[in-house]
Amino acid sequence: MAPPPLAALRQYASVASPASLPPTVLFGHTDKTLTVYDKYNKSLFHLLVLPRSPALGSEAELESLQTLLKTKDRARDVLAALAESGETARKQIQEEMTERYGWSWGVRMGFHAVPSMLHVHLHVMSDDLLGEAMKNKKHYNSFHPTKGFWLPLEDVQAWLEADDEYYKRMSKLPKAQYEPLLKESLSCFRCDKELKTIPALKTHLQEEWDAKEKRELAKGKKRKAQGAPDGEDDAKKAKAEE
DNA sequence: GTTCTAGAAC
DNA sequence: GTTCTAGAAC
Repeated sequence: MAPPPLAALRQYASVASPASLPPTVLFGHTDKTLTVYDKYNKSLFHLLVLPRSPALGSEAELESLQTLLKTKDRARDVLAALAESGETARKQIQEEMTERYGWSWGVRMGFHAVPSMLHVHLHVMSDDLLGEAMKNKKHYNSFHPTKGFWLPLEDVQAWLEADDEYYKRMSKLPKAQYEPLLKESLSCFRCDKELKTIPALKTHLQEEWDAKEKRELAKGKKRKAQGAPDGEDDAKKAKAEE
């Protein structure tokens, strides 16, 4: 087995002309950010938004969320750029959901407290956790929305502004505190049910999602029957029910 | 981050 | 006997 491609994201983030990247890698880019497909998707839709170097900082400054947070002003700027591109990606994902599935569901944005690849990357992913590459407890717990290993973008932004003390603590994000979370027992992020194995969890998540899809599609039909226009407000309504 | 696989768990 | 996890990767 080849060594892990720890620096793959850094290479993408430092490329001078993103358009030269293969379409299997590149989702989109701006002067400041580059959005790529996560090669091993843990949800049905899973993208990564990277701050470009040198536009938003040196490779060292952008190595991780931890190094980024050492400089408050830079962190604020980089997070804002990631948020903006993340929002663009979210909209595109939700359009694709409607095309492909006939309805759209939540898309969340956040970071891992302890990253395993070089270069800070914002995950933009649909909230189903039904991706092909979701294979073990570590994967699942790292993306569980409330366990603590997953850091929502808006939380990180709020902490940064809250007070200097919190910002100092954040720039450490100690492994010792976060890594044990990955070994905790498996529980459904929707209904809290405990599952003993990964296959059982996956079956359960699929059932929850199938049921949700059925409700959403039924709602869509009802709206249509009432003569209401579909599309625009579907995403908002779906989100409010999450 | 993944793949592979020994042996634990059932 | 089969499923599943979890640690090694020279």
